[in-house]
Amino acid sequence: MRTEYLTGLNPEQLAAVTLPHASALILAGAGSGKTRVLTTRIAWLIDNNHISPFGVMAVTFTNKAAKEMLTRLSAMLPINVRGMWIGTFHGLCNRLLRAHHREAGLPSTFSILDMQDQLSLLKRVMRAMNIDEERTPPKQVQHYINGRKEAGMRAHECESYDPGSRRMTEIYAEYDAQCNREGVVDFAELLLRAYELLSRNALLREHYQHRFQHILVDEFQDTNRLQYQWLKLLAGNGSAMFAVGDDDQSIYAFRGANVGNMRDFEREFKIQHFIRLEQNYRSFGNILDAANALIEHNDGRLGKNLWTAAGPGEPIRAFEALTDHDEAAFIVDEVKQLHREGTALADIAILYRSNAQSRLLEHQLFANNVPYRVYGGLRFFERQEIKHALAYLRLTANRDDDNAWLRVVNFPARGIGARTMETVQVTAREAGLSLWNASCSHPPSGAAGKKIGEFVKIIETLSQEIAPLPLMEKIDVLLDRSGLRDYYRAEKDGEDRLENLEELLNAAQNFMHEVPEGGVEDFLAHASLEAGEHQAEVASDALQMMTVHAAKGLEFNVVFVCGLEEGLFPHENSIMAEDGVGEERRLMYVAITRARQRLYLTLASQRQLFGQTRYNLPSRFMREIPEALLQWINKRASAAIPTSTTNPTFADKRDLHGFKVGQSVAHPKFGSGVITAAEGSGEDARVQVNFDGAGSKWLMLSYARLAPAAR
DNA sequence: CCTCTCTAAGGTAGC
DNA sequence: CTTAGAGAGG
Repeated sequence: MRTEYLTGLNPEQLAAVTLPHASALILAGAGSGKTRVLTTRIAWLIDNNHISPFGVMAVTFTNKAAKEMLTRLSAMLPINVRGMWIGTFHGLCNRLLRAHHREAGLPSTFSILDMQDQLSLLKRVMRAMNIDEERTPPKQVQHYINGRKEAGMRAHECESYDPGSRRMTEIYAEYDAQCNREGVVDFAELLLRAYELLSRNALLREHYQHRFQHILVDEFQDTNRLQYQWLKLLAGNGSAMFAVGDDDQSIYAFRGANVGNMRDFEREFKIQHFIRLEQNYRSFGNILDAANALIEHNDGRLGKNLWTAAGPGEPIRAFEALTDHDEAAFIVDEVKQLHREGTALADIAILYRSNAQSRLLEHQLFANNVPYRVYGGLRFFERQEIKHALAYLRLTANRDDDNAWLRVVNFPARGIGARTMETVQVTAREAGLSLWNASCSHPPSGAAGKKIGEFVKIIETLSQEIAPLPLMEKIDVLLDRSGLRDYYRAEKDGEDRLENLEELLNAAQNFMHEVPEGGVEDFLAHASLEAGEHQAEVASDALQMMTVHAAKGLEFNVVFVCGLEEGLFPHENSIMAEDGVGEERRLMYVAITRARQRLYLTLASQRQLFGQTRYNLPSRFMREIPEALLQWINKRASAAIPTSTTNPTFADKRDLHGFKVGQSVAHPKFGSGVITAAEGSGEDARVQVNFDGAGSKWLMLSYARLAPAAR
């Protein structure tokens, strides 16, 4: 028996790892060794408790976390971890649905839509239904559909009392019908289908319930309703569920996460084993004290207090700048100083609440020759050229994938215009066929029909030609026969895109290596489920910049949290929302706990946002951190700040004919409204008025007969 | 069919 | 201030 992996665990960690066969809730604070506990628990179950590797299922949210678990596990145990059910919710559901596609009512070749694909399919459905996209924004419908699916509801189960929600439900039904015709599933559908499959099919359900004696869940606070129900179904009555999470780090309510699942779990599973991991191995005491004090301001917590054996460390540095510009200058100065003193840039992170804040910082860093890396932006499999290439592959695998058809039917251009596509779409709709089948059996007449015929020929020849080839060669040939390679070769800025296409071949080869038995569908699913790295590597030692959300799970020696102002952090949109500020506070908690040694909190009293100067108050979160932990270093400010050119009273001095922003007004035609913005002065003065009935309009004050109104 | 211009909107984001 | 997406014109 091997137990060396148990050494070094603290008593709570050890207790969690060696729990008996019963469901347990592990409240794992930031930096408390959560991943280690999870993987060691699995190792211990297999090695000391004689559980088969196939009797364990472990679920994570990100591929990164799943991969990390697999890597650590294979380092601990001499077993082949491939084939174990360790993966993301979506990855495991995909696996389940591939294995039982018939029972789930799906073609074996079903493809997976990402958010973009989902939206474009939805737009098509809405256009076919003649729905006004102004009145019913597709994005909103998409949100509605995903929300319903995550609540476990199909269209016919959705109640609707008014025409608006009835329309939503109708679109939902139509959208699902179209997905079924095309043999495609969106992300939420993967989960819902898998849930329905198990709940309707007793044999299958019992099989998996019996098989997975242990179910381990990472980031439990991030699970949504459907994920929780799915886990509950799989656990049945006999399995032990080991749920690891931190309610204080729940920052994804906006995408459906339900922290309440932790309490429900505790109650519904009659949890006897509730373990808190509060010892932190990451940060110094002052940082943890700040985090603890801040999060105390939230209600309804499960309760937890982080501590460290490492001592208090440095005080938290706080800096209030006059302008966002000065704030950025301060940060860059400090970064340069730290770098001179020997801190690697890669160990320093700048965290911000929203992406819009990165621009100014980048500008300043660039001007000062500080290499940096911004997380976020397009990911590999989301790139246009990659999507095009994969659309060809999709079409060879699943002819009914209309998204794929539409994406490549005229790319590269083959003289098939919007007109022709529309004709085919109408025929397809009327005959209930996919675009591919309509192209084959009911091609348009005349020249358009000939062009469509040529496209059909291209795909058919391509399919035949690549059928016997291994995955990588399939794609290689496809790039030539589709004309994609030639297209990007001819394109003036096509070099990067060509390189990415070659990178796609590498990705395919890696996939073949990792999943030797995998087919085209598996590779396509992989591409949908794992969109890849956010950005190509740049300089080796670069400052890290990202949103606080993106920083979750990461840690850095030095962390700057910037823009600590009311309206920005907490974000103004959150203030009205139910538990909105609570979630922002948790976000701040996550930000603080990223720092190992040194933490900077910065803010600016005035800031350019969307071209307008805004005057913000310091964030309430600054006040919620005990003053004794903060070291204000504003002296630098006076030296760093050039006299500001912005006069706070400037906006009020403009001649706006006596009107001002925020005022209620009345218009003879548009009715009543509120002035939301102004520009120009005197004769040129224009104001933007958000009318109660007529929406937002820009009006010239010298022409519009605008009158002040009482509210 | 492509390119240009205009407008609108701009929180956070994994699979 | 940006940028993405939609509509108009060459």
